[in-house]
Amino acid sequence: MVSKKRLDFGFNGYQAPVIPKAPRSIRRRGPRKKLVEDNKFCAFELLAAVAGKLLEETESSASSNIAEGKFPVGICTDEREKMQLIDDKALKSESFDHGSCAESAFIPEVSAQEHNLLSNFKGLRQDENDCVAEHTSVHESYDLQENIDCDIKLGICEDKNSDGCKLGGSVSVGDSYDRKLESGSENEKNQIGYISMANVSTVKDPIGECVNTNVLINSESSVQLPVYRDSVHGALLQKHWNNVKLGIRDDDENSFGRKKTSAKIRPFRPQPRMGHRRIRKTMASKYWKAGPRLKDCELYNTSEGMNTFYRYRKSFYARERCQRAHLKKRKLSKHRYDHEHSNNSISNLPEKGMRGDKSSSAVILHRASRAPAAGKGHQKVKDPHVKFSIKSFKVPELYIEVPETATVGSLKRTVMEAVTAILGSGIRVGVVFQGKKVRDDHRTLQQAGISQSSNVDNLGFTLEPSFTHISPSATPKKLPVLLPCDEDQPLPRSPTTPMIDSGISNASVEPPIVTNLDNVNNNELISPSKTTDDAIMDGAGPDSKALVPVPPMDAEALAVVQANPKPKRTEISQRRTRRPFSVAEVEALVEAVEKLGTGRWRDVKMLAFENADHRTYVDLKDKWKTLVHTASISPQQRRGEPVPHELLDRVLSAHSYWSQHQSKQHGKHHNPVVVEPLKIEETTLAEGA
DNA sequence: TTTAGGG
DNA sequence: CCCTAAA
Repeated sequence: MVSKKRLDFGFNGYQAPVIPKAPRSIRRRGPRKKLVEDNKFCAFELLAAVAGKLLEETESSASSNIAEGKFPVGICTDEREKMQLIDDKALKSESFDHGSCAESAFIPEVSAQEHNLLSNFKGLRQDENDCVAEHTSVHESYDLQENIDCDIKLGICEDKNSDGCKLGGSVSVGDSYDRKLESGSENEKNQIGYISMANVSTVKDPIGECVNTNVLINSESSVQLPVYRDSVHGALLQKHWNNVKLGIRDDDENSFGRKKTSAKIRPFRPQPRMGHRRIRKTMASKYWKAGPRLKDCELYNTSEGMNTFYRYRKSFYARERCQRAHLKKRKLSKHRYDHEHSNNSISNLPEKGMRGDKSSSAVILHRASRAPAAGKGHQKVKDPHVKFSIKSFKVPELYIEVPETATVGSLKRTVMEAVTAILGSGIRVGVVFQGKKVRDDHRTLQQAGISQSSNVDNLGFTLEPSFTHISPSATPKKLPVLLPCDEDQPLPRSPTTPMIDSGISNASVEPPIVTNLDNVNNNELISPSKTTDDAIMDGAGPDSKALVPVPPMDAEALAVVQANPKPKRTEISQRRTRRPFSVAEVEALVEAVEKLGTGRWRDVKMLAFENADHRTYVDLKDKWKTLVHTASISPQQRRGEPVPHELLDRVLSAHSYWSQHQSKQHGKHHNPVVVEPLKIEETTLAEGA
């Protein structure tokens, strides 16, 4: 009683950091894997985008080559390969889902769409078809890329023959039909382009349907919820955020009194396949080993940084569960999840700066300075350049709701989550010129009337969330071979997995990444440049490599790359976040054990940790185990938060005492509960080792 | 579900 | 902390 009270008090003050304590039962469920995969998918996009951008910069000079259709096939093929990876994943996850979730509804639909799409492109070469089709499946990346690229490209390519801007070195729909164009008429080209786009949107639909009710969807024309969004969007958004709120509430340790209810929620997910266990274990171990090295990380445990992340993630879980439960809109969840991850990953990219801006800091783009590339800068040199100085981005309005009793900290986190959610879900940049949104990405700045002379103040950029990521499922065909089972293949990828899973890498932007990389490499894992995923990183075809040296970024990007695509079957199974026992907890534990003895952890838990949902009786048992050990070693060998001698002494005493006075059921005498509790005073610290 | 232990 | 065999 006493102990409990005391403990409670302590805990309240402690305000346990919010870390998802995802119950194993939930965590363990397989589906997560899928999410991760998608996550990878997303990461691809992002990476591709970033890489593309880089390429572009480097490539601006070489862009002419691209324009000339220099590596059509190359690109296509390359891209196809990449896509296949994605597709593969997609397939896997799809089928996976099929298994247990009755949400496969879209699949057929999507397939159909796909067919249409393909049929529309009959005229094109097969490989082109593939390209296009695949692109479709990942159209989001285009969007993303476009947003990033157009900015620059438009200016650069302005005077190019093709009215469409080449999108960096990365493959894109544009490439597909642009090439076509080259051998066809302008008209034809446009048509193709049109078709392409149409299909893209068509394909999107399925998902849209799925997601719509929940989240704000971007249907190309309706997306901008930012400042310019309409009420409808607002509603959607709001809804979305409500979810967020729910998630938070649902998870989080702040709600100690909550009991395990939330933890009981069972996601509708397929059971993990055999073999995961093993894998997971392995990964866990590795991760664990890496753990100590993540000192910096540890700090986050109690700091906002880490917590935010976890919390964020958790909220996603929650939302996900919620959505699934109520809407079974798996797609959405998945995407969200992906986004979340990709977001985290991407945050490690050099582009960080840009991302940061989203949160409304100031950014400055000097297109002019980057446009002209060394050497063959032909006509570009003459192009007037427009300089943009983006002081800040307009951030989409966020609807946040928290109880009055929420702490400021939690409010911050909530906001953070909201922001992160948007960022993570894929941000799109919107251009608003003279109060109007400029949608046509293919228009040149000139055409849009944006010039240095024009009042720059009339130009604005907005950040638009795009929850539209198309589901990989949209692309059927492709390597259907390695279906689901593939997930059980631990082999090469496992090593990286832990990192990803650990969430640590994602959690904190800096140290972890580096660490991860090291670890990964040490694990002889990937040599960055070899990763299949790297291919994607390389962006467009073969040349890209040559074009893009990018040293620092590589490292970072790499980290990301590995973190995502690699572990196809990554199981999100996260190891519970480490939560060192505080002295107060130790004290409570000691007191409880003194009273109840060892072997009755369940009771100990109920007595002293009733409200600490994150402490299971197993945890307590383990802790006691370590405490006993700690107490028996020299203080110099101890690590972590030092436990007062007094407590350690009591630990030894209690341990010793209960060793003799079996407290266990079958124990000799008395009824368990009545066994006289250890009297600290009487049993001296005699036997201390 | 709990215990008890090994990893 | 995780994982499990047993109970």
